[in-house]
Amino acid sequence: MPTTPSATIAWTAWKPLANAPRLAPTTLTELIDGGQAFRWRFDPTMPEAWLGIWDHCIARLRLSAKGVLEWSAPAALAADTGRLLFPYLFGHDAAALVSALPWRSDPHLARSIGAFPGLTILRQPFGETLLGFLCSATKQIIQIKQMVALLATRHGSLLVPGIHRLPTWAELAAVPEAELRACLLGFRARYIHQTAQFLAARPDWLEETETLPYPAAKARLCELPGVGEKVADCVLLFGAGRLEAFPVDTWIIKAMERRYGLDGWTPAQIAHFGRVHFGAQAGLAQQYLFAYERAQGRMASAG
DNA sequence: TGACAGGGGGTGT
DNA sequence: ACACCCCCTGTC
Repeated sequence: MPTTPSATIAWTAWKPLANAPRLAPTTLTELIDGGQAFRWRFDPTMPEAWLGIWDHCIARLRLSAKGVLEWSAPAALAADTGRLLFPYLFGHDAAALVSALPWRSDPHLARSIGAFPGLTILRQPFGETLLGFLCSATKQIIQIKQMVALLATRHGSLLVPGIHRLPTWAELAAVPEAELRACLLGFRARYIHQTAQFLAARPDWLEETETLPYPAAKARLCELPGVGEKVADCVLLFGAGRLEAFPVDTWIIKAMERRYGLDGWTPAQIAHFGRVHFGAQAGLAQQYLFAYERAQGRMASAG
């Protein structure tokens, strides 16, 4: 049996994450492994702990018996990881943002929030959020995670023994499409290859896009091959802190049909309804509805 | 055990 | 509307 990577790493001692809200295990799972990010998994050496990678950071997370969120990092990365972990997880204050959502007059929203108290929107790096969601078309989370893991292992630089970061867009520009295809990307390989070429020719394009107002940023992202409205909204919501972005995927379409009576509406119409009904934090509302609908789906399929 | 449909958090034509 | 890729899952 091969040595699991995390076993050979010198980890810092577990300590509470300062100022972190108390979270139920279901909320923590939904936050880091519910479709916003694709690089969190249970640590193979520690089944009760999550292991996640973003940017050049690596962290393990676990909840104490009392619900306190604790973290640990490879000693070599502990300084940066410790500084960046809180803004990554809790850069958006869910308690404050939720109070601005119309749950008082929307029973289904209230029910969804009540099922995942404390759930918020991650603040992920822009470029790697784009990469993750270019992989996402017609794929389930588990398959997206597999593609992203292969991209990291084969084309991303080594952070600590056995753990690679995601490749940068500059690094991806040097990877032949056939090698991307070998990372189980299917037709997404061409999108990622072409996007990498596009970005390589425009060094400041991504950075500029991230700073534009939401409508302009979304329009720019939609210029990229493989990026339509849904992917652009996910990138802006999870990777640029634009809480007005309201991604409409098949789960949200189902939810809005079932819970809000929007049968027959197009995705664009549903997105418009979402922004009008939920307001400036529509993206956060979307995340609660999404989590609730998926949980209902799991319960239904479990019998 | 092994083959075989069916479908998957979308985009582009 | 339908093709695009192809892995995964559930079936037989």
